[in-house]
Amino acid sequence: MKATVPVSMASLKAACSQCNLQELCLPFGMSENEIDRLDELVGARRKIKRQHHLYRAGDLFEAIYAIRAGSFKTDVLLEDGREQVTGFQMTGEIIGLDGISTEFHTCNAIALEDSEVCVIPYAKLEELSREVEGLQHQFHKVMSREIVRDHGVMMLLGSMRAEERLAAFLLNMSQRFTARGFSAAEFHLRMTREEIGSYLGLKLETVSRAFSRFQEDGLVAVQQKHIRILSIPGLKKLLHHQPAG
Amino acid sequence: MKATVPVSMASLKAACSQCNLQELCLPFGMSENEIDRLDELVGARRKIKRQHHLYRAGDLFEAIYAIRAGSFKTDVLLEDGREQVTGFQMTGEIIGLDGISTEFHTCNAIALEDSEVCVIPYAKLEELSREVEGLQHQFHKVMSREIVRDHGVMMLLGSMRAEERLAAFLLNMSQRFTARGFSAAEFHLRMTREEIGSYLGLKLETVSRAFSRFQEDGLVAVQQKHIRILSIPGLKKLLHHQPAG
DNA sequence: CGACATTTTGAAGTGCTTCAAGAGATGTGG
DNA sequence: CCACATCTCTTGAAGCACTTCAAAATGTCG
Repeated sequence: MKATVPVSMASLKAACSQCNLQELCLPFGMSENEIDRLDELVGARRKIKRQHHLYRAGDLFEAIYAIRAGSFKTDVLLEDGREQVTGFQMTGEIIGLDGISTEFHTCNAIALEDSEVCVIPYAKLEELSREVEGLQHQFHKVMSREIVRDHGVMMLLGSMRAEERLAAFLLNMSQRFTARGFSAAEFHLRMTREEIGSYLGLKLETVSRAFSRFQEDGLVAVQQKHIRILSIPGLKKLLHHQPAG
Repeated sequence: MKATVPVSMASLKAACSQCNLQELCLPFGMSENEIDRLDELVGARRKIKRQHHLYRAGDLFEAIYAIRAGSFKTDVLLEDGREQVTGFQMTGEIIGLDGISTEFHTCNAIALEDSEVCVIPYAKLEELSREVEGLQHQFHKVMSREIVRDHGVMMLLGSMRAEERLAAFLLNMSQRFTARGFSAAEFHLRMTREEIGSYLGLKLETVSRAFSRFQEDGLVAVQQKHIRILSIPGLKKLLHHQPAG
């Protein structure tokens, strides 16, 4: 028998070079050599149980996180208790970028299911991205993509009607599941109607009614959180037609 | 007489080290030495006439811009013609970050008045920020701040009522004018009611009515685009009270 | 000054919310 | 494994905030 180093699951070192999420995550577009250097950067993995916080608004910002397994929501709370969900994050996506601006997190990140993240200490990331051009470039793209995504949400919240918003949401989920090798048509939503509603600027009843309407129209088959899209073109048509035009 | 190099206004070289907007712009928080190095980076200034585009969605991304004078709006257009204004930008603010993600701009930037920007070639920015730690750090903060700002807009669009949105908008403008050394209470809006409405997810008539309501309630004195805030606490109170609570 | 864009205000319409009740799913402890 | 409590989702009916349509007032610019 060979000597083995004791390993605890909780502190298992992450290794980008061995990770099957490379295509979706920070390493995307980097050379093999560059990805090897990422392994110096990424710290331990951390498990987060369903409904638990990865970080909270007000927490000191020290690291960003790559989602290794599971999914999260991020939200902002108003003093009077109103919640705005600002995003849903899936495997390979980077979470925590809001903290860079003030060195404190400005939103909450909550696991929608038992999940696991790779911890990327931010000071180390800045240091390494001064040396590794591909890392720098990729990190900037990740941040910019977040800005572009946010603009899309603003469009949705500011200019679309309820059913358009839900159609856009479903198409977006479908596309992200596809990118992860899952079915584009059939998937399981991890969030409640209320969370979808908060994200879309609607009440949960409105979300539920829109789902029912889509079902009546033969666009999707809905069974609670299980969604089967029957007509992707049908959903897309909803987006491109002005309702009162 | 000394020999002088001919200088055209249009291509006048920008110099961060001499600029009075340092406190608001990219150089904020950088050391004097670091700011001197920024002068290598920042290219020519560019003048943009009122209503003209700084860039358009689909344009190749080559540079980000620091607003030297004037102001801009950014917007996204839907295929059916609907417009969503995603932000209003003032002096010292950085515009164009959306382009990093795909190497093409994803929104339009339009001058609200005759304006001037400093052109910051992006390739050079990445290069220099690998050498100048303060620049790297500051640039990341600028991007993160944009993400945090966008989350605020989502909260506004998704969870607030018309008058709350307008109050939040006015307080935000007031705070930004203050940071620029102008009055917190009295300022001139450069955008139309329709543009404010698009930004806030409201129709222009609703914006106009909310202004009238604020005027009736003695919170602001409105004369077209000229705004005088009579009670900043009064506007703040509108934000923190749940309407149906 | 005259043409045009912008803003204000009123009145009617509508899409989403609120309130309410019941059905269905999920989890826990005995 | 079932019973019970809890959470989630659906659906109906009434209410209301914002939109739409319309017209007049005001401001802006060539």
